[in-house]
Amino acid sequence: MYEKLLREAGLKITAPRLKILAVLHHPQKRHWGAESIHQVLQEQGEEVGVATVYRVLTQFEMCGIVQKHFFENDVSVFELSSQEHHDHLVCVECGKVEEFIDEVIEQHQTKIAARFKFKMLDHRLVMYGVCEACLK
Amino acid sequence: MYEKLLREAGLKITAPRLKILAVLHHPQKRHWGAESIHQVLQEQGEEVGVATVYRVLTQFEMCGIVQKHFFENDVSVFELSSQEHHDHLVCVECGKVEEFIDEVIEQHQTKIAARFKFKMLDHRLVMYGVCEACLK
DNA sequence: CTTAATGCAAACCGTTTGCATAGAT
DNA sequence: ATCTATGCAAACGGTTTGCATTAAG
Repeated sequence: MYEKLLREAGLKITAPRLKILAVLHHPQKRHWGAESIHQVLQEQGEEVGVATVYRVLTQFEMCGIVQKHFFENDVSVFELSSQEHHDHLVCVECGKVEEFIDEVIEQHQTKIAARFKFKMLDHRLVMYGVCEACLK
Repeated sequence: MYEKLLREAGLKITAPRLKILAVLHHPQKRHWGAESIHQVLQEQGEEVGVATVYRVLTQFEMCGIVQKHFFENDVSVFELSSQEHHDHLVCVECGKVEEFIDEVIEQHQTKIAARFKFKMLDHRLVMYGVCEACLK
């Protein structure tokens, strides 16, 4: 129920926000560019302006509903936040994104931050490669 | 000697390219946005157009002289390639960038790629935090 | 009724491109 | 002499903003 999510974030419940959440919640695709969300909504005949999509995504990011990534391509992509931290594997051929969690790497990062006396806030590990399907 | 570097890359030796290499070779700052390189050159009274800076950086990237990064901010930054792979620690307050190498993490990444049957081409680990100086 | 959210179009800004000129080999 | 590199200004594309309108609480 998206209403609850919005209410808890202190955001009003509006049609555009619900529609955008529905797109982000797509079962097969977790990572979305703002532009593609807008496109999908248009194809569904929904009337949501690009500006609204960007504004809503920014708000969502600020209240932690989504996370924003810059996968070395100059388009930002968003994904619904999940409780546990995870990293990404991006296929440079087809753009597919896989997620994974590795505790050993997580812990090592903490050590490194300590070594540099950094107060770590966040971290991103992205591996670029060619996925099994594209290798053929 | 930058001339050798360019010659080996098959690029003609031109004033703009040498000037840009000189900026990138700055002793204190390894990471540069195209715009800032252009700005520094202008302050030095050098006549190099922005377009040239971008073109040259792209060529440099293609022949491996520099590496391009997108540190979750929508400006790309470039650094002279170093022989060994390294990762980054970025201070979100002052923008300072530290570099580090961690073999354990490197090896784990290889394992993960194998688990997903990805042919790994490249990877980026960036940690965001607040540096010692900014913590005060 | 009050205030925040939306759509539209125009503005922005980092980056790219077309084209005529200058420069490297 | 040939062909690439450069500067300029105009184009581009993703993202943001101003403003009048609409809708949520």
